[in-house]
Amino acid sequence: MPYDPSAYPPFAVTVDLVVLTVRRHALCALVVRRGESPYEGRWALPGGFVQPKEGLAAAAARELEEETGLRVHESAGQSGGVHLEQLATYGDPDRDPRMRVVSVAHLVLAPDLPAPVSGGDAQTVRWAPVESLLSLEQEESREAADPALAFDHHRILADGVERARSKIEYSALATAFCPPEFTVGELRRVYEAVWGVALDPRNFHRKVTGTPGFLVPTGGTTTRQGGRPAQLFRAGGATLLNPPMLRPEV
Amino acid sequence: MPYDPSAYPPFAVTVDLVVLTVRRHALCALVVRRGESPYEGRWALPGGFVQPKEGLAAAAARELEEETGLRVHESAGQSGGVHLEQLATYGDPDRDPRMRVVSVAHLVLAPDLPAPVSGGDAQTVRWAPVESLLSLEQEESREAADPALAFDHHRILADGVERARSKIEYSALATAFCPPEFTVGELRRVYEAVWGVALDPRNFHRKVTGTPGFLVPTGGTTTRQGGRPAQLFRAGGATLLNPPMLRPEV
DNA sequence: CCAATAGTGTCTTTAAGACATTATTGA
DNA sequence: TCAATAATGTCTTAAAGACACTATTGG
Repeated sequence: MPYDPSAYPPFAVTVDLVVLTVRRHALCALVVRRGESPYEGRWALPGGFVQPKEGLAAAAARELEEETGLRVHESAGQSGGVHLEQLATYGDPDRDPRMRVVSVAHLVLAPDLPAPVSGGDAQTVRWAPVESLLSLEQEESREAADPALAFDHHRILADGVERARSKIEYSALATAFCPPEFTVGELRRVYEAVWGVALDPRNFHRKVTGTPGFLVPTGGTTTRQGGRPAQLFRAGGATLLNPPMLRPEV
Repeated sequence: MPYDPSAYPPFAVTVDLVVLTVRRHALCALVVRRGESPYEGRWALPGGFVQPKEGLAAAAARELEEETGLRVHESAGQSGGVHLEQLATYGDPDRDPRMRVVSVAHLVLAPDLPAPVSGGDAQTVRWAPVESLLSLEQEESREAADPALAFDHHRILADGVERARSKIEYSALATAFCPPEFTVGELRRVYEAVWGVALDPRNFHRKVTGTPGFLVPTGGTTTRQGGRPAQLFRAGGATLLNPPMLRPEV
């Protein structure tokens, strides 16, 4: 590639990850504690540099596996599979005090992990409820006990959460938060945790089982929620929901 | 910034623009003819390098003004104002044969320009119907009279068009294609051109005038479309439409 | 027995889609 | 006059939301 390298300004390109899951009825994001300056000791989104011969999505998948051990499904929209998509790119000239860094943020939706995050130190990697992560900075509580996220990661996280909230309306992505087999009630609790609202179990059941291609019954049942045994489902082939699941009005 | 510059791989960062407008009942995109290798003589999306101390949106706005003379409204969602938003980022290692280039694509929606594109040579900058730009490559007609777009710009254009098609469903962005004052019929023809479908004028009128905050009557009327004089409107303050305008089923 | 969750049905309201009709201009 | 477009109204159907009721487990 004989092309004048001085003719263009040099940038560093990174990927940052908004990794979301639902744990104990709450939407949680993966954060890592920074061990070096700047923002030493602060929580930040996982991420890292894109390698010279590596695509953006590949870099995001590699960082995800390095931080969490999670493997991304190649074919998108599979039941129980981890979902990864590009979110947005953040390139403010002052977003990193060290140098000019353009970060391509990615959104990851994963089912709740039975084991703690593998491949990471529990002291430096953890799941945190997005509500607490986002509310801290809104109150400008820079002096509070738990300080704000590093860099512009508050905005990136907010954008990722809003993307997830809106995408489960018209796509089948909510199943990415569920294990391979799940009940209608478990799926409803995913919607309730992501949206932060209570949904009518009866109307939800009617809607979700009436949307073609959304859910496929596996034949099995489970009582892991207590009460009457519930049918087990897996995600159907549909990626777009018609009619969509609509969030209750504000 | 004393930070080891050799510790990270160098990238070039560019912005590419998908500039859309509606002309003569057709959705059109701005393309420029390349004057140099690679892809010399091919049509491509306008774009260029991000400057060292320039934000991504600022770079997109600058390139837009350089290529077309269009100025972006600062406050988004204004009537008659040009709309600019980030679309997606394309960073395949092989997308540019000269070097590693990551391009942050932006989407621009503009009203039809009475004057031809200013600041550009008519031989090298033109509006082209997106249908013809997109259909060419689908047929793998590399040997056809009008060759395919340069680089991965076919995919970028397709993504931008799909973004515009879906966004006018649930947002008031369709007014960005209209002059500051417009009639319901003109707005309907925008929807018809972007979606490529025919809409019922009566139901459209009822929906669009019944959606709160979408349209504000200015009091004036016009007969520029022929027939009975039509009320003139400007865009209301609403950015999100509730209920949304839904595309007819496929 | 009771508590808890699953699943089905019914009613009301809202909105989409099909289509009739009247209104107001220019040629 | 007619052709063209604007604007309003009516009817049918689909779907959302509220809520009653029955079903099936564990304790």
